[in-house]
Amino acid sequence: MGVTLKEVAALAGVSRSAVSRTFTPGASVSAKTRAKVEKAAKELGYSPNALASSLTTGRTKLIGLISNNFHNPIFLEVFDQFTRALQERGLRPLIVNLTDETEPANSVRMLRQYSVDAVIVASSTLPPSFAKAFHDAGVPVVHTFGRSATSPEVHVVGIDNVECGRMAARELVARGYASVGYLGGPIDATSALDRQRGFIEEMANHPRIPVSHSFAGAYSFEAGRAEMLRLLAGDPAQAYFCGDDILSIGALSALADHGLKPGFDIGIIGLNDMEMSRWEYINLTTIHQPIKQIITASVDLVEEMLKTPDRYPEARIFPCRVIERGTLRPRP
Amino acid sequence: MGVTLKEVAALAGVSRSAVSRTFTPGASVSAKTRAKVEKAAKELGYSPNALASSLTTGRTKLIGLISNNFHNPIFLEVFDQFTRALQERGLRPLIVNLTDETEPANSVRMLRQYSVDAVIVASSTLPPSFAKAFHDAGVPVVHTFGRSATSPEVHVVGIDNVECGRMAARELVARGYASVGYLGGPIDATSALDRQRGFIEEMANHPRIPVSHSFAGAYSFEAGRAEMLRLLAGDPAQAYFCGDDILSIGALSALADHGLKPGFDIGIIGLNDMEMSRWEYINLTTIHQPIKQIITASVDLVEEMLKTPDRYPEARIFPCRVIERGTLRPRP
DNA sequence: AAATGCTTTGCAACCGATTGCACCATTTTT
DNA sequence: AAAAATGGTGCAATCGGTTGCAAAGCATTT
Repeated sequence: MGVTLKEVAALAGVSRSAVSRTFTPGASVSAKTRAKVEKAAKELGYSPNALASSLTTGRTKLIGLISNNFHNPIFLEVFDQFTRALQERGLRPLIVNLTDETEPANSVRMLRQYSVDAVIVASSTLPPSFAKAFHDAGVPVVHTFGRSATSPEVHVVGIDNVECGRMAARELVARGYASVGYLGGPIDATSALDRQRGFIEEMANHPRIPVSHSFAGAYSFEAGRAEMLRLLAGDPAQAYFCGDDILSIGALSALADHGLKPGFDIGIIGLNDMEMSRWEYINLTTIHQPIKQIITASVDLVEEMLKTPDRYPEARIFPCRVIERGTLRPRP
Repeated sequence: MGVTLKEVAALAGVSRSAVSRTFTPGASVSAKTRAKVEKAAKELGYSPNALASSLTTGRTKLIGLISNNFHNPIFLEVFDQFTRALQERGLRPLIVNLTDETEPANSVRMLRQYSVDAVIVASSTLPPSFAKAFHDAGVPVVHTFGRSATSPEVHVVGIDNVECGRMAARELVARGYASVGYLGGPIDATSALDRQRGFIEEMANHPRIPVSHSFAGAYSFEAGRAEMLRLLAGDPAQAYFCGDDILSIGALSALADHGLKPGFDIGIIGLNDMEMSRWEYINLTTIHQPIKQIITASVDLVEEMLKTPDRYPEARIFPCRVIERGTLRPRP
């Protein structure tokens, strides 16, 4: 079906090596043969088979992109950025959609079958051990949105979730709320736990303000809504830090059910600052996570690992900041 | 780095052929050698190199998945479904994010370099010629969300956009709106044009009702909002058929700016029925597009083309239906 | 004119698998 | 018991490239 190197060599009247070298940057070919080869190649519509060459070079330029968050709208932005950043650098994303399974073995085997050059684990809910499994199998790996503290063995890019928890707490305190709550993501997600920890730590400085905690079943609209409905059925706090914008939006929907006005009756602050949070309907006060920088840094790291496979692991942590919108009462 | 067939053969004390056959379903191996090979393979942690085998078999099980709609939330559902459906069948999605370019040449070349077995073009805005370019290059292709009528040369899966236009028109007429408008997607998108055509055709049966038309710059929130703001600055119709839920939501946001209540002051009907349209904030009356069925059918077609490459092209069209929510006034 | 060095080129082995063919060992048939 | 059919195995060629090595080409130096 495809045109092969051999056919080009025959038409150009040179050896196969010459053709190969013409398409290998930095190889030694004279201008004359290069011209002959290029002419023949164009004539036949030849383009080299990346997979065949990977056999000898050991490089496929395929990058495994693993995620399990296909229900959080933020991931549309994440995929957009990742696929662009990778293809700008001549790399190709091979997507793995982890639905329920958290056992890395299958993914590791599959991605090794396709000889991916590296793997990006893009998830704030998978445990560090998941990313580490790739490392142990000899596959370079970057854990994007991963936990920084406890993952010394793989590269991590993301934010300081503990600090975000503190930041949210400070913000709620500054607005004068007399009772606050944390509504986090799934209880087994490191991000949910770290954000909680920071929240608790900071609130410890204000012992007069009661603090409550709960966890939604997933980072999803429905889970956020369900959890907030449950809270409203009891004795809710005056303001909540929701561990993710999508949880916040679910929570806002629950408030609406009860005729409560966010910002007036109950305060909500989210985390992510996704596109939808800006929409007038929603107008969510939230902590901005610099997605673009995180993803660029992740792909940078991937590229560097391709050069230096046993690079010393490192964490790249980006600061977040509060985006003021309409779901918290103004500072006094 | 990886364990190879040769090493397994050596350890098991058999030929390389024997190992290969053990991992090839349907090949002839005795139970005894199979056992020896499997033992050795497990011991070494061997799994076959899919890319190397693709050299001789001509099959990579890689499927190119091309899209340019990374800003429409519906595509999160689309990607989720596609990646799952493909991996359930042992196929691997290789994503191409078409940002601005609509020239297929680059994508064709790139995907041929990776010897994808087939390509799925998932877009309602790319022209039929885009998908056809793959067909012409000898790459099996399915155009999901493509235009059925004018694409006899490639497989198309989707909905009847003209009929959806009619359906929307009938719905608005049935509610007794005295003036109606179409707010479509980009004017060069076949889906936007087809939906408009159906809308016009149906409204021709009701000459007393004035009909207006306009097109947003993209299938995006911002474009829908901007276009509706423009319309509101003039003399708006009583109800609009928006060519996509995300446009509808943008339009709803524009209504909110003007203090207009959807369903009361101005009617809106969308198309897609994406997850967000169900949210209480939004509660959008819309035409349901059966995404899941469309994607399953697309992947089915891909699989069938792998068996029969020069399969006669076919269109698989799924019916849509109106989902009643809160943005149209009730039927009298 | 011969010696030297550098660049260019082709040969041939190799990457990790698959597969047609021939051969061998069984088992079945006569 | 011999012949035929069957199933299993290994050899070696092949897929589409890359690359170390040695030979060839060419220009420069002495």
